[in-house]
Amino acid sequence: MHQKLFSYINQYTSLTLSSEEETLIRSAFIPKKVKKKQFFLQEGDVSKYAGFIVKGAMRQYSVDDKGVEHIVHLYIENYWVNDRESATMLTPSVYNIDAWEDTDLLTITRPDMLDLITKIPSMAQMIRLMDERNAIASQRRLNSAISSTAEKRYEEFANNYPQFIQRFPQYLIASYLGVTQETLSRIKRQLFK
Amino acid sequence: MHQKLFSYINQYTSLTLSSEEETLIRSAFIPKKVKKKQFFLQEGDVSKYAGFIVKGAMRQYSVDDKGVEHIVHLYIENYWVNDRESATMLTPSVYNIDAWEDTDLLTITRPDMLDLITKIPSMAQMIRLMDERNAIASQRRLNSAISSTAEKRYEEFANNYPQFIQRFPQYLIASYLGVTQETLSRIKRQLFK
DNA sequence: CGCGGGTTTGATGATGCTCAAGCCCGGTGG
DNA sequence: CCACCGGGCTTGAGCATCATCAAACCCGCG
Repeated sequence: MHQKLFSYINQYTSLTLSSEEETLIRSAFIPKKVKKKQFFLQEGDVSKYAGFIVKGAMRQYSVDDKGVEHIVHLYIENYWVNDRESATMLTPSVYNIDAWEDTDLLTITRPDMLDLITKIPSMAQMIRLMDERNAIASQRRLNSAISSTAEKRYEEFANNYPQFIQRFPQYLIASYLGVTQETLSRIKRQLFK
Repeated sequence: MHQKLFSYINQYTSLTLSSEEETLIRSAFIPKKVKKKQFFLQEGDVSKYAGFIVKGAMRQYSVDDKGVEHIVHLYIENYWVNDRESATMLTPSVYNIDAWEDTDLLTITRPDMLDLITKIPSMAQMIRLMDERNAIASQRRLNSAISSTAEKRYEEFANNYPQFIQRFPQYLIASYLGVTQETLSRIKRQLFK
C-alpha cells in the first residue's frame, strides 16, 4: 500500500528515500477505504486529512443554492485530494469530496505532514513540486475558463486528460467544464462532422 | 528597497531573518523598474525572473485569436508576478505581464530562488505559505467561475478585493471576471437598485 | 421485461456578446 | 476660457450561445 507512495515520491525527487524515512512516512500515513458514493469530506466539515489516492477515483464539488452540483476537481490514482482552504484556515468546507469508484487512500493529518516536511528533505521537495504543478494546472484551467469557448475547453481537456474521459461519465465532465450535459452532448456532435 | 521584502517574509513566517540571511537575499534579488505599459514578460518569451512588487500595479493577460485580451491576474504591492509554467518548463509563455502603473520590483532567477530555499529555512516556509494561499485563491476563483453568475462573481470580487477596484479600470475588472465591460456595466446598474 | 443510469434531441427562453453610438470628465493647447 | 481629445463608462438593438425543461432513447443488468 505505502509502496505506491514511496515510488511516487522517488519519481518526483532527485533523492531516494532512506529506510528510516520510509518508516516515518509509513507511520504518518494511515490507509483508508472509501466506497463508491461515500464521502471523504462533506460540506460543513473541517478538512482534517489530506489523501493520496492509491487506487480509485474521486470527485470534489460544490452545490449551489438550486441544488446543482459543480465539479471543481476529478481525481484518480496518484492524485492528492483535499480542500486546502478548509485544512489551512480550519474553516468549514464548502465542498464535498466523495468516491466515484471504490477508493484506497493514504491519509495524513496536517500536523503530521508539516512534521514530515521538516524531517524529510525529499518530502519538502515533493510538496514544492506538487504545489508548482498544481499552480500551473490551475492557471491553465482558469485561463481557458475565461478566454475559451466551451468547445475549445472540451478539446483541450480531452487532449490533456483522456484518462478522465474514460473513467467519469459525460455529465461530470460537462460540469467540470462549466457547461450542462446537454451542451456538451451538442458540442461533441459538432466536433464529429 | 529590500526592506519591504524582509518584512514581508518575516510577517509570513514564525522565524526572523538573520543578518547573514538578509545579505544572501539582498544579493539574489535585483531591483528593476518597469514603466507603465512596458512589459515584464512578453508572450513567446521564456520567463527568467520572478518578481516581487515593492510598489506599483501590474497585470497578466493572454490574447486570443481575435486579439482580445483576457486578464488572468492583477497585481499590486506585495504580490509575486511570474508565469510559473514558463519558468518551470522553460517553455515560451502564452501570457503577457506588463505594468499598469510605474512599478518597482525585486527580481530573482529560478536557480537563485531554489538556492535560497535550500539555504534559508524561512524562505522555504514563506514559499510554501505563498503556494498555499495561491492554491486557495485559485480554487476559489475557479469555483466561482464555473458555479456563479457574473453578478455574484462581481460581488464576491468587490468584497474580497476592494483595492483592485480602486486601482484598475472597470474594463480590466470585467475581463478578469470573464465578461465584457458592457456586461459589467449593466450588472453594476442592477446592483444599485 | 423492466429498471436505472446515462446520453441525446428538440423547443423555448435567458444571459451575455457584438457593434455602434453617445456620454462623461479630466487634461492640453489655442 | 473654451474647444477638443482620449480614455473610460454607459446605453441600445440584434444576435449567438448556452441553460432549461421535457421527452425519448440507449444499453447493461437483475
